[in-house]
Amino acid sequence: MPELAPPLIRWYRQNARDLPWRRAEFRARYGGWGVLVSEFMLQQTPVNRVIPHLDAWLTRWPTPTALADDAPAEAVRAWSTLGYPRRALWLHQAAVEIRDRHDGVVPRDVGALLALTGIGDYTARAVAVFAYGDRHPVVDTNTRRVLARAVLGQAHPGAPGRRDLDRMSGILPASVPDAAVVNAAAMELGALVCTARTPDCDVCPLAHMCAWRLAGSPDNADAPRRQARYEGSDRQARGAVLRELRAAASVPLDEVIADWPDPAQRDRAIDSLIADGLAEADDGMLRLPA
DNA sequence: GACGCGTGGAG
DNA sequence: TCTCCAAGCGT
Repeated sequence: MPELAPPLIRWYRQNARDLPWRRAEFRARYGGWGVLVSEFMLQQTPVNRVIPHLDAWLTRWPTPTALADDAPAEAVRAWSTLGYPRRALWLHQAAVEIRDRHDGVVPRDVGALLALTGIGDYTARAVAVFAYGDRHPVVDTNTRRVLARAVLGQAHPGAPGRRDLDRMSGILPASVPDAAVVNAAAMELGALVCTARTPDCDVCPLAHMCAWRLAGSPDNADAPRRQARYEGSDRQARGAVLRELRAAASVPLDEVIADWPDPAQRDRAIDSLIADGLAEADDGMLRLPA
């Protein structure tokens, strides 16, 4: 199989989106912290919804210490409707850890990054590579799909695993800056061209060497795991509770989503939010964590 | 390893 | 309308 890196690099130089965290001014102003915050927000939330919140967040909390010195409740409020509010809590906790263990500087070492709350294989390497320019494999869902198709000849990637990191390492060029570009390019290609539903193979720089394409674009069995139904779910109830808590300093416990159709589910939602640290109850009131 | 976890835009 | 899905993580 021919090398994937050269066409990826050429394509990226021509087609990369002008996103805030890729601009020199952004790096100069916010450094690793800006990249870290953007990566937290981008975990499962589309780029277009992240951009305005990222700007507001970094203006308010331009350093990890600034966030760490503020209350978790403020982080959850500022998270607004980005979704998965546990990420706001984790980001705040990571800021505390950075302040207390790393002198307020986002670490560069992947092991140190992995030790921070809310940071896993993807985010740790994304920060090391995109903020600090080091050479590591960065593997997200886009990259996994590109590799599944181009290298393995499968329509959908299988379950995530260590093999993904090894596979990505296998296509990284020796040059450190080029390796960073290939990481970004694989993600960008997956986001813009080699998409989950309707890939645009006509404009794909890898089409001529794509194992999946060359095999006739077969559909493989292991399609990605389907999301549970949202309507009527506990998640929906949690979302409704949190929406109320964000809007007020505190809410009387018995008034929290009082007209929710399923009272047992309402109680379950409140209890689980407390268990997650996203809410606190005292004196008959419910509020975001102080 | 599979599951639970928000929200809103696109097709 | 409804289904799919979007730069994951912790358990």
